[in-house]
Amino acid sequence: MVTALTPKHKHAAGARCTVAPARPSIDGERAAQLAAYAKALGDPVRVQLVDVLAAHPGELCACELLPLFEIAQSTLSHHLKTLADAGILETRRQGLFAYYLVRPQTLAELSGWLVRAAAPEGGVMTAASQRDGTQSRAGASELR
Amino acid sequence: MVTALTPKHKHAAGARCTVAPARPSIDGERAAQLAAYAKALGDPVRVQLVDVLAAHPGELCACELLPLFEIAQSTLSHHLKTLADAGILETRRQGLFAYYLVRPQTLAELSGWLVRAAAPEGGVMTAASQRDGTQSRAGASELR
DNA sequence: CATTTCTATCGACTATTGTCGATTGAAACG
DNA sequence: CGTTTCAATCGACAATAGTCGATAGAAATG
Repeated sequence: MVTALTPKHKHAAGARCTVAPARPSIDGERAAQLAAYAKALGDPVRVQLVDVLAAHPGELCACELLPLFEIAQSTLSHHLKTLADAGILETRRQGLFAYYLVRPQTLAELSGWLVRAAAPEGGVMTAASQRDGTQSRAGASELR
Repeated sequence: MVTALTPKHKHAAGARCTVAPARPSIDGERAAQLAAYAKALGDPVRVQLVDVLAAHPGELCACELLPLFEIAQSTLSHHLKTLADAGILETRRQGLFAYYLVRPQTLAELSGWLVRAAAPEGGVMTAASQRDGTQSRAGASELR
């Protein structure tokens, strides 16, 4: 954990390299949150897990997911836990079976940031890119 | 690197756990691509780097970025390389300075998948969540 | 040409992660 | 109650990733 974000910029006065001074628009805490989401999605198996679960009405049980992948049961369990811990999946236990489902808010939160980051600077704020996901977040102050 | 995705599902016939049979909607290659993007964003410093760069008109040089973080110069260079290797940043060398800028297509590609995954299954395709980022992508063939 | 400045790479170290097999726990079933 | 079945945890291992200091390379500057 580093991320101090105190612009102590002290350039050489001659030879400047960029016009506008850089200023960060999200704080370290929020960056850590987004990074945690992204990290949880940083594995092909987990991407496919989310994809399958998202493509499904409601939920799926782990026993249904296992045969889709050539991985050990313990590995699947681990990946599901990773996703659940990150807040990307929700889990429900019923009898023998463990059901998993996607939490759309989390995905929307990450995609909200991505959409804004991908938007051409100062450009058209579609007002749609504002709506999805972004708003729902806790309360305070990030968006600059 | 597993991901065979051959539904050999052989459930016990009694006691079923889920109604619909699971079927993956993206292939392993695409999953790996998306995971690579996500993995590159799976670090707080890199999230902030992308954020700062995205919030800026055009590009920024590394020397401008360094004072924003409490990390060694070699570490910054490493993070920038990681992002560039993943296709999230583009780099340009001019004289002494190295300039970096965000590649919006890449971010849009990832956010496009996220938006679709976050969309309630079969549900209301807000038409807004479709517009941002998602559509603009290069031309070819990813979108399933 | 010697020096400075910015950037990338190298080498090392530690921490984290992905994977598996084996074990444990819990619930259903006979 | 013993057995089966699904899921989570444990322990181990190899591989990867994040970090730093030191070094090397290149371009500008004096």
